[in-house]
Amino acid sequence: MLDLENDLNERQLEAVRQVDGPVLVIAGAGSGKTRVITYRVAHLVAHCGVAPWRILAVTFTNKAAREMRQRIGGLLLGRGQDCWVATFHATCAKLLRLHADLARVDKNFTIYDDGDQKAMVARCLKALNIDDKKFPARAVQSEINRAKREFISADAYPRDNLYQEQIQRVYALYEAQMQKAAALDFADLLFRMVRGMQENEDLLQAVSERFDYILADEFQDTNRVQLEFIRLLAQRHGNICVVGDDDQSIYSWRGANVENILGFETHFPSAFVVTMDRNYRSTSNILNAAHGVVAELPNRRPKTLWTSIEAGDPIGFIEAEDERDEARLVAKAVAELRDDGFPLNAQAVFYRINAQSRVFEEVFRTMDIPHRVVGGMRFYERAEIKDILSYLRLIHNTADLAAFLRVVNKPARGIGKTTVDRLIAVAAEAGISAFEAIDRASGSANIGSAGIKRLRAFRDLVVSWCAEISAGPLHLIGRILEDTGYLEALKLENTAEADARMENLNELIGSVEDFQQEAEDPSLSAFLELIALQTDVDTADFDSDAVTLMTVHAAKGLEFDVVHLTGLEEDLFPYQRSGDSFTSARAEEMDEERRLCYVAMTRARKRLLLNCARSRRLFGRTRYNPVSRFLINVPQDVMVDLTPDRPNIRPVEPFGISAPQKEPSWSPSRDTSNHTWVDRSFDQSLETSGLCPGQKVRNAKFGVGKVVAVRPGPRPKVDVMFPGYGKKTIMADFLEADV
DNA sequence: TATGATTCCATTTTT
DNA sequence: TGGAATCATA
Repeated sequence: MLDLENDLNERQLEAVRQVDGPVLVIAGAGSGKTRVITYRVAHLVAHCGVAPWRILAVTFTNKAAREMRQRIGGLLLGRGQDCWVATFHATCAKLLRLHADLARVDKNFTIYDDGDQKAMVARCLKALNIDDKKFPARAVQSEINRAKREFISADAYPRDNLYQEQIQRVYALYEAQMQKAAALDFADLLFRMVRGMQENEDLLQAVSERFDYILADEFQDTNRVQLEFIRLLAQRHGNICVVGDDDQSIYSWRGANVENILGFETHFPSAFVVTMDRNYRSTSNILNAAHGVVAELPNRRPKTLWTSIEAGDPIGFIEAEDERDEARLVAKAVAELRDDGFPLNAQAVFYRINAQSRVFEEVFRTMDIPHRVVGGMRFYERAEIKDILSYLRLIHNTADLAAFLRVVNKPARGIGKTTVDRLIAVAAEAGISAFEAIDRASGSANIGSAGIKRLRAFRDLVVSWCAEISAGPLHLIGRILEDTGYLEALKLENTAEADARMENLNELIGSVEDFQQEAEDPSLSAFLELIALQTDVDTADFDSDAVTLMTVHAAKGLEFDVVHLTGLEEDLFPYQRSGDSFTSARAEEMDEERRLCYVAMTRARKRLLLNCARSRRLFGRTRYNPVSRFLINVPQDVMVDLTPDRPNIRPVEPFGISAPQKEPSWSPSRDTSNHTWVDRSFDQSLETSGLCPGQKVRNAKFGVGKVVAVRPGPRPKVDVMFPGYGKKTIMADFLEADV
């Protein structure tokens, strides 16, 4: 089962066996990163006598945590279930609850998601009479989050100018409101944990005593607070192992600090560093192409990925007329590659921004190519799901203002905006929650008697559910749907949309059933915690027979046999917001775009197709941008121009995805009238007459081979058998008779 | 209080 | 271009 020597290469082995002290594993794309982490944990438990619960492995996503846990479980045959494998946020949430007193947080805190947070900020802006044109809630929100990432509390927030003064006021009120709602936002989970450990020796001790070995995945994505968190956890014993790849750092805009990995040795001076540069995923052509892009970076840990996989097919380049044409050509390539033995679920289409997806969806739909778009509306963000969850949150913590506001008039029960506003005013005056204020409201007049009556009915409803809290979340959801008439209202609507909503509610109920059966603690609060941190539903199945469409960011960590990378034009990829330019101050942004491109390319196992368009309609404007600088960085000798109807301008070999007999009859915009070079291709057809089966020919890339068949046409191609490469279809232009 | 008109804006996204 | 968010109106 656990055979280190057999299952790991030398570098991986080093990384796994260096058990004590700080270890930095630079894990190049496709070099077996997860394997190292999971084997390391298994090794600690199986061979070093470490108790599983003394090990903490932190990840960024739930998905990564789940996979890791599964693989560790597989290696240890079930033992290892007791390891802490969780996201940074889930880890902190759990530790905060376990040590709520020391950390000075409410034990029953509610976790506010992004939307809740934004709404709270918006209310604060309004309460302070701050112009939300000058201070958009979204911007203030991200400023507060930035501050929390950098350990700046509301009190400590600078007030050097008017702008900061206003932000500070909002920040302070926001914190007060959050306190009152017994809520923590995502940033708080880390900030409160880390600040608590910094300021409170007892908390630091209590928490760090739990673990003897710390591991962190995707270390290049960590921010300052996260670095500090693991540093504090490891300071007692120094056993910290981080794994990551500086070349894949693509989240600096979210606070990730590449310096964490680039300067690891300054944070942990005695660190043992292993660089894993053997790639097990891609052909060497793909690695060469990707390396061409990333080699330009100024600050990186130098490494060149290598592989023992064959060179493989060249990288395809296709230049389309416009974005529609691009989508059609991609669709055509997808279909041909499918016939060539790459099923749809082995292929993916990547784009830089979501706005590009629409054309692909349209074209794929009209061409009847099954596809799935990753990254649309998320399950837990759907209105009906948020409604029901808000009811549950309110039951769990009646002070939860975001939840209260969401459901107090849902479904409509005649509690209008003014009534709610006045109720909140009463609450603010009395220093109590809005929910509690319902009791006081009657005395404080200015709320209409009808409003009071309805509010009380609402309160009674919630109170009656609270009495049944121990019956569990499933029961409560049933009561909510029934007692509020929520389900009834949906049924009456009798529209397709309402049906879809009920379907979603059923799915929610299904997941609650699973939860109650499987969780060791099936309580409402445990359920809410899970949901709050489980923002994605991993129903994204990559198994069904469909092409995957997604942004490059979403592709990180995945791999596909075939990758179609699209929109490779300046200003789109690398992306540049209209207006500003990549000045030296923005050089890091340019670097990040470059790494992003690298990430995209290294997702491909066997074939990589690079697409761009001469013109592109985006945001209502047509742009004519030159091809991406990243395309120019791809070494010419691994690339082939596959643009239809064009004589090759590049000295490279085609491969068989655009055989002449499959000319795009469905593609009106590819009408020859646009293409001035068509006449020349007619001449070329005459030139092939010199070739016939059996003849020996020479090609720059594959060397000498024997002609198997000649396919005449406007762009004649020849099937040639090359020793060592097999049969290749090549344009006649790129062959010469061998003497 | 719900709906339609209007305006504004425009990466990437996890927790 | 299109969507979301805000505003105006019945």
